[in-house]
Amino acid sequence: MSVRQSLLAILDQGPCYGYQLRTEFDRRTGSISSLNVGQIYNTLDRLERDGLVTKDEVDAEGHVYWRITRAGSAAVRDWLDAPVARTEGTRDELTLKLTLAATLPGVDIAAVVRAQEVASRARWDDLTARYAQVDAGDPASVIAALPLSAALFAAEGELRWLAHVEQRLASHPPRAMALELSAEKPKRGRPARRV
Amino acid sequence: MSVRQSLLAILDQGPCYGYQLRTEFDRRTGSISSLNVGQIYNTLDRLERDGLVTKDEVDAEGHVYWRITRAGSAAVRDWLDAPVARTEGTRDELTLKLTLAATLPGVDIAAVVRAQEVASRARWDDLTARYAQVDAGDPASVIAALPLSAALFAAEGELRWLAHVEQRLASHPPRAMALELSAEKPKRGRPARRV
DNA sequence: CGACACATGTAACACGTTACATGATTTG
DNA sequence: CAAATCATGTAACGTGTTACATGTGTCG
Repeated sequence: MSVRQSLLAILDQGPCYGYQLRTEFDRRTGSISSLNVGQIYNTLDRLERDGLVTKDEVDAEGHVYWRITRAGSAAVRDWLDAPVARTEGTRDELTLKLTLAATLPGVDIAAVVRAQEVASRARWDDLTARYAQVDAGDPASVIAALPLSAALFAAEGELRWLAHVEQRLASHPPRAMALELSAEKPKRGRPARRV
Repeated sequence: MSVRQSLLAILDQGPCYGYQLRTEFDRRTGSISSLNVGQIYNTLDRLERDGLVTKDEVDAEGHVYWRITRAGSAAVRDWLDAPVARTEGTRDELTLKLTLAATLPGVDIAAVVRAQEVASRARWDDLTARYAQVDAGDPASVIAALPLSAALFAAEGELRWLAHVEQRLASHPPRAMALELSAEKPKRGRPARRV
């Protein structure tokens, strides 16, 4: 959803042609997350399908311009006005992995956590070093480094969480869950109400 | 990728039928992130396509069992052995939104950040309250609450990041970027090399 | 009987991503 | 000329997600 919204927000500044959108996107978000060109045209088609943009004229140089619609502008306003909601069932891979792994017989969950800590720590180190080189006095640099700092703070949170998990699991070692055999359960149909 | 891997990891414990996989998944990861049943059969087909599971026999009650293959077990081992890699171009929605918004003329980026802080703070409060009610002495509860604590630590990181961003942007206010007019750029073809 | 849980499956869709085809234009 | 960039687009695929159809068996 974010690429889509980003392109739309750029188009809200004025009509653009596809390749230009890519340039603008990269320029604004830093080349870190460079978009594949094909995705632009893809996304534009989908935005058009949803009535948020329209295909405009082709200029003398053959550029195919796209223009945002009223509905599109409204969508941008909504996007900017409303905070990003972190949904409950966010299905973060690491969270799911550790939660599940903690229930699996034959898995040394503590080892999994420690291995993750090593990797996350290495990443944190790398991000920290790179972020330290950002010129905090240059507004453009500060903006360009936002994704970097976001990754850094996220890594920090991840490390804190891992330490917390390690501690909790250590003080109260989890018992792995075996598969529930279907023999233990009622065959089919509505089960007896638990008392 | 995480749902897929999770189901595979459960199947590594022994053959299961579709509905059972859902039960096991919910039981192990907490009903927070309850899976839609349809997705199970979907994912199983895809796993079979990739040679990681095979359709097994149907038992007397009509349950269609699935069995993991050698390749599947190997994939599970790899998954558990390797830490989760946070890729660089992670395209987090909030990160992308703020980065982009900071470059858009007509957008009060400070207001956007503040609104997000309010929302994130509210979420943090909620998560904190709920996590406080978890019985840290019960191993099963601790595991079941892992997604909750993960969300909590992530929210904490988000708040820290937002505070950091607010401060940086305040001390060095960003200059919004206008669209680059194509008139200012070379027409088509390879551009002149920048000196 | 009706509601509900158990159980399997299909079909469509969302967004993101990549590979590929095609061609114009300019620089070296 | 060759290579690189500018530029548009198509086609396919990946996972996640949901809606729907269909049926069985049990409990109240």
